[in-house]
Amino acid sequence: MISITAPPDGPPTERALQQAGFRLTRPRMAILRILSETGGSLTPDEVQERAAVLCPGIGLVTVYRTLALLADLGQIRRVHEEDRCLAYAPANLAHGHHVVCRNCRRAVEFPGSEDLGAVIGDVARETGFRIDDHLLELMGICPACQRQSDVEQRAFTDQAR
Amino acid sequence: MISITAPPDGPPTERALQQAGFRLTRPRMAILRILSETGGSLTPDEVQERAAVLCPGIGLVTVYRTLALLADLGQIRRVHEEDRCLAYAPANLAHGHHVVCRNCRRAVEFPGSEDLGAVIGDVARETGFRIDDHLLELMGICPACQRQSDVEQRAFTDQAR
DNA sequence: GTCGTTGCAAAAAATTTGCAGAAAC
DNA sequence: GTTTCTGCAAATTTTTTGCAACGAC
Repeated sequence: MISITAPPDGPPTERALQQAGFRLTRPRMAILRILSETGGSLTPDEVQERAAVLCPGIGLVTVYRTLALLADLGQIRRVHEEDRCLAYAPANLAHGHHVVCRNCRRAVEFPGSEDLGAVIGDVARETGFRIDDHLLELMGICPACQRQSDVEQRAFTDQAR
Repeated sequence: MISITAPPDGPPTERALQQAGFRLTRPRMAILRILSETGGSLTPDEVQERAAVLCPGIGLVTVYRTLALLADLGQIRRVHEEDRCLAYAPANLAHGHHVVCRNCRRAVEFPGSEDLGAVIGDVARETGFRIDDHLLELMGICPACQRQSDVEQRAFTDQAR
């Protein structure tokens, strides 16, 4: 746990690392690049695979360490899925959450809202907990995958005739 | 994934297993008992340790399998914490979530609310996702731990005098 | 008696640690 | 030149699988 810089409003950047006093290395730049460009959430394994294109020979260990660092700096966010545990998605919003497509894993951010604040306030009042953090993720099917499944559905129906 | 029975309204029960056509065995009864009685969230490891009192020699493998089964039946709920990945808490409410104490891991359930529905509706509208599931967990300090830390705080202050 | 379940041993995955060499600054 | 990082090898930890024996129904 480090959290020196404030979380970003904007995509994960190299500046954030430097401002926090960390060195800007080839592996880190590669990982940052991969995460900024992904539209989805990536596991450490997937990050390594993709980052290797930009930084050949990058080690899985470095990926783990860098992901932990970036997450602590608030540049990326840990994403928990029902079973697959722990992938990472870029954090563009300081107080954001992700909707994740259960088909293609595309992740779209949305901002924390007043309604959520209301939920938290209610729970705090009713349970007596002092609530200081929350984890919200929505899961579903993204527009692109919806269209695709419509197409498949139609093909299936046609075939059945 | 199984989901034969409807999720419960009430604590995890042996009936739920039988109604779904599963056998009621000693290990399963032990695990059910442990989870019904815990006020917190437990990892598979912790479940084994505690269940072993009621069912000596119970295997970790059985614990894993039973937890997965009970979660699919909706009797218990998977709890994701920021780093500690995958513990389980009893599910008394069909559509509930948990507030988890970051100090003692006590977990208290609260029902899904309209406000949350509003959040989901907004996101669906704005992103085009078809949202069919969500993960919400609140984290903080429970009343008991708050008091305890107040006491420690006071002791510390007294000492400083 | 049948068939679902269990526990074991072992395999497979996922994650962490120690350390010498490489490379930012 | 210093100090931080990196990659490797190896250790740990977590979870899954195959299978013979067991026990619920």
